[in-house]
Amino acid sequence: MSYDLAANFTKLSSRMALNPAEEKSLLAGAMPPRSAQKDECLIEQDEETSSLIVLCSGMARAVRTLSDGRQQIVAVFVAGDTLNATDIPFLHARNSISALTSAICLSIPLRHLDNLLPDHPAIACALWLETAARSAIQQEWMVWLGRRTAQARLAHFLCEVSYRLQLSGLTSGDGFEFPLTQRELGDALGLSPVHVNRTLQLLRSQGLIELSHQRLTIRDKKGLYEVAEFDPRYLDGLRLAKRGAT
Amino acid sequence: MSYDLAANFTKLSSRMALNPAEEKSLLAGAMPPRSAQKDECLIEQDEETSSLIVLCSGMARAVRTLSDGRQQIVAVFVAGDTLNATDIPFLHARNSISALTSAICLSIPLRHLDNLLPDHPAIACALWLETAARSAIQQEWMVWLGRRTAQARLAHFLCEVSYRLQLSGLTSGDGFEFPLTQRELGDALGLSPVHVNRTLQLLRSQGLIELSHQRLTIRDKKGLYEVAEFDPRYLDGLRLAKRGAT
DNA sequence: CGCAACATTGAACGGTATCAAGTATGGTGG
DNA sequence: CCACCATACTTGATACCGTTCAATGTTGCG
Repeated sequence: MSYDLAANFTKLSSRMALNPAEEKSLLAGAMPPRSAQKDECLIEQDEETSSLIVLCSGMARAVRTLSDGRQQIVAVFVAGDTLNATDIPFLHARNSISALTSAICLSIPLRHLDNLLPDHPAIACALWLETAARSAIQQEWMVWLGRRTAQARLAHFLCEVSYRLQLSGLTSGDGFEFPLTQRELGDALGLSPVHVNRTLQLLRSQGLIELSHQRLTIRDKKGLYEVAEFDPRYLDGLRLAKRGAT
Repeated sequence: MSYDLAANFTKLSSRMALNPAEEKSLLAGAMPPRSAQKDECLIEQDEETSSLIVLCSGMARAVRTLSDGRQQIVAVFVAGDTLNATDIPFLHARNSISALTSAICLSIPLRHLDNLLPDHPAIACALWLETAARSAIQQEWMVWLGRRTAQARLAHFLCEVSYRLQLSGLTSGDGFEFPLTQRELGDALGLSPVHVNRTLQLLRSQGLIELSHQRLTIRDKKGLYEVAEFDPRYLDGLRLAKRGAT
């Protein structure tokens, strides 16, 4: 599986606020990239965390399965995201992460990371930043899960994913691949698949979006942002923040 | 306001996985402790982050206010918690944090932190850990906000708060101060105050808890854990994880 | 072609919100 | 010490958003 590691490296460094030297030493210890099929499990629940895993291409989701079989998606990842920066300070993965599309990811063994950290505080800061970025997204999710209608939730989720793909430079023009089924959308939004369907139709009938065949087009960005009360500042931090050892 | 800083220091170090030397240099730059009244604002929304703030005693909450005036509590803090480790990598606080009880907190200016980080990677790791711990809690909240009934949400919230107070060594025996009103509970759980009231009565009638006059007693811990499907492992990481530069 | 997963639609049910009133409780000033 | 007020808590009736169940249509894949 040939894959342009160099291109990926620079993406990593810009996301993680590392300078080229740090980036190089971090990636020196990486395992060969792994490619995964759609729905393939990238990290098992309760599995011991043995390496830092970065998603190089594709999308992924973290899922929590309840005792009655229902599921809640607690995170969605796009290319460039770190999958488990949040889990590493703990000893075990707290939920399983699986691919939403075919995907490629890179593993950096913790052994290597542990060697690096004492001499490269910027790497610790970068991982801290990744974790903080994830936390900011989670806060937003908590707000709409707790307090907003199905329509606003769905709209906000679509805004967020589209914005993040844009930040990663992955959206070409006005439409992009959107691999979640309505059932999966429901699992992310805390809604039933049936209601997701109806809510999607509502957004469509308002001329805000088009979605079919795994392809999403945002027809009226301003209108959608309004329905969602979407304020992307919580995502811009990903670019702006470059604190620590720069 | 005399306050035993020494005692607080050791608490900090045990929580943040720092050795005594690092702890000392971190706290060397701290401002004099600030004490705040109940409901006093500790961090304003959109305020520029200028220091790391640690809650030394009391409890606090992070609130997000929606355009229609409704609120969602996105975090609850107990003594020993870092209030804004999550915000620091960003430039601004993303929500306001106010005291739930009278409280004391300690500010460590970012200027000082920036000086320290290059030479003390363990401090960056500790802040990363704090952020990861908060993220783990948020994941749990997302699961019950999205997928669980009012009863399970409420039970889980009570379990979490009680468990965290216990970890901090703050619960004396079988009852403890619980400063949230039913309205505030609703703002945390995504429920109306009226429904919180009815759900509380349900838990009371099952002999699981007693709650009145800001004092909570867990009568049947096992039963409450069951209703909540509470698995405290996501909080134990706070003690166990001591990765990096130890 | 046929099957399985996904999407759509309708009807009935239920958990939670909302509205509205009434009851403690605690603090304050006279 | 009491009257008063504000805040919190409690209770009932009704409405609504979203769920569940069930059926049908659609798409894509082996």
